[in-house]
Amino acid sequence: MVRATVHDVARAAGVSLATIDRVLNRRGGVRAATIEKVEQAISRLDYRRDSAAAMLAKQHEYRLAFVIPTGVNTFLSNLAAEVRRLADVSRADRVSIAIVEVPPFDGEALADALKQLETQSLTGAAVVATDNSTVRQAIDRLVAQGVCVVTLVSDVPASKRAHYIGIDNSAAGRTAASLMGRFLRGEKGRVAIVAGSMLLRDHAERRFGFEQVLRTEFPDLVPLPVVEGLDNAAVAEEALGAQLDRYADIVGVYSLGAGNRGVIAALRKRGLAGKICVIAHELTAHSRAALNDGVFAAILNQDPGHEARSAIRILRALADGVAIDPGQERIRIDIYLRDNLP
Amino acid sequence: MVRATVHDVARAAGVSLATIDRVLNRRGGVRAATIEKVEQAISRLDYRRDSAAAMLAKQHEYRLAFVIPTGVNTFLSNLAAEVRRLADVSRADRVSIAIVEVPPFDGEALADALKQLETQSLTGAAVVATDNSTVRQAIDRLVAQGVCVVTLVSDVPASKRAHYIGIDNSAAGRTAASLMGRFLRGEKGRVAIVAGSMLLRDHAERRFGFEQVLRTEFPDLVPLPVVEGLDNAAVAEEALGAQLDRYADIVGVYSLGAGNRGVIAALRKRGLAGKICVIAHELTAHSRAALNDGVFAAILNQDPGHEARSAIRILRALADGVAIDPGQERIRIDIYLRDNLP
DNA sequence: CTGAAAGCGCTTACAG
DNA sequence: CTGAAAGCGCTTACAG
Repeated sequence: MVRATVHDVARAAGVSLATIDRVLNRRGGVRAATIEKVEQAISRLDYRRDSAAAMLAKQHEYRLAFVIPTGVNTFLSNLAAEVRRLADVSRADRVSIAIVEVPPFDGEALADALKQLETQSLTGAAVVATDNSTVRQAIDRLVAQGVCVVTLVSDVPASKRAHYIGIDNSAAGRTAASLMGRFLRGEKGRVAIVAGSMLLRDHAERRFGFEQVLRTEFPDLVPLPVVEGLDNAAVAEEALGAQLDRYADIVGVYSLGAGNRGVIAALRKRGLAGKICVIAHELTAHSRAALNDGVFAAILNQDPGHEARSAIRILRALADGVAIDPGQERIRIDIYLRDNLP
Repeated sequence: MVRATVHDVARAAGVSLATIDRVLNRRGGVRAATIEKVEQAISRLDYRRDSAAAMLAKQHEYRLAFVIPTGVNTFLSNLAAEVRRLADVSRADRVSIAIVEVPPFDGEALADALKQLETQSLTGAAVVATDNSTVRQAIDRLVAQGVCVVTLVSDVPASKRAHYIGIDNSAAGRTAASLMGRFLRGEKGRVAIVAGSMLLRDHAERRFGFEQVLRTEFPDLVPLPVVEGLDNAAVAEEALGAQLDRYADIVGVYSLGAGNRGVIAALRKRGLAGKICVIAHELTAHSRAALNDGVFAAILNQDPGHEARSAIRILRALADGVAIDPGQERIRIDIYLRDNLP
């Protein structure tokens, strides 16, 4: 038995191709009785629209932009590299992707970049955003122009973005605390927290989740004030170093974003590498080496390849008005020990 | 600027469409000088083949079969359900999927089922296999008939299967041991190991990795002989129960496959739930509840949705002779704590 | 070794 | 409210 086509359905229903198409795509302007006839024929013939033929005939073009803060941040460089790679293969599917790089921690620059996008008749944009009102307004303006906008890695929930693609950062913070609490079973002491910037929502949420679980479940572990590395290894190293020098009872470090190189250096210089329980975020060349050397106890990761693919799929689905598969798009909080490293 | 088509390339190179197609698909029978001209034109025009048009014109049909042992095993039922769901949506892409259910732990029945497939002119088959010589030969015969075969969840590495889709099970076992060793820091005692069947390669590999790390890194934790549950909760419960009754110093349980219900029951009946560190495999309704209740300390998981999608993508890529994206197809060893549950 | 023409299964103006 | 016809960008026999 061979697949039924629109021609078969048209013949069976006694109508033309155009009418079949109107019913299939719910374009309206068809008598209820005719719709009924067509739907009968569809289910009788077990018809299913061929997606390749539909794609070809529709001549849709998807113009996408990815806005990514870049600098020395290895995770974001990896993400940009994945997007670049996918941009190349996606051309075969009529998807063109521009990567817009912006300076990190700079809401004004980001808002400017988004404003630039307004003139480019984009289908959609994926934005690794800082969360403040300037950025939120810039996102909402883009959406108002008819551009599908999704946030990537860090969310701006108050904006009109259609979707957020990234991990649940509070859950990630809670997971880090749970792991640290168990790994340090029976110990008492302070825990240092190194972030990139508290202006980043993802970092703020991780901290929130982490401290929440530490306070309620592991009261013997006392969090220190957060230290900000600002994507600068020297800054992170110095700030964590000052805490390490001041408090002799630091038993854990939560490196919740982009400060891994500084953390490693600060520990090594003081002979503390491997003696303090360190949980870090994002699997990069540096963090992987630290995990293998026993300097890090665990790494929480989000897969940049998955995030890039997911963003493209979701932006296309939004543009086409079709459903997405939530299971496929959920970005997992990967936990890596030395033993399950890819 | 609008996308170049084969017509543009043909005009630019001064040849016909057929020749462009021969070069694009490396069919041979084209003069070197002509190939050169065409390739020049392609790169000059920055041409990229439209995949929807190619799909439509080629009229490929992908006839796939998934062979899955079913019974009371929740994980495999979930996997079959995912495949069923994808079978429906894949019809739009000319992929038809049959699900063949076989009894569990039965190499003969599996080999018979594979033999049945030989007559069905399949494009490809994904098999959740037991590893023995009968099954291996049945796989090799299918491959010899020109069917693309991949193993799913559990590998048969000595066979001619083109690909294995699933987690690295030794690494999963090592990960379980690492977690347990750290969660039980400072404790001494025995560790029970509950498997489905040691005839399953995935279970054997998990045990291997687990004992390896326990012996070398956590010598205070002594593994007991493996108990086999055979996908039967009562059997698993009784066998583990016997060990719990006999040894008062059991501090951990590694439930490495399909015995979770029995494990939970055995612990609960003895008032040991939450007092022993249990690491289990596969996220199901039962294991999720146990994790939330504190009966399980962690769950290692492989995502059945990912495995099903990956199997379909890989079988299609094998049939078309195109490359796969290894990053997208790698099945991760998910680690779930209560805090990062989806 | 190369080309002209038909066809894949949809969608899209356009006409009525 | 409905239909006839052209076209999307490839691939495929077939002919030479």
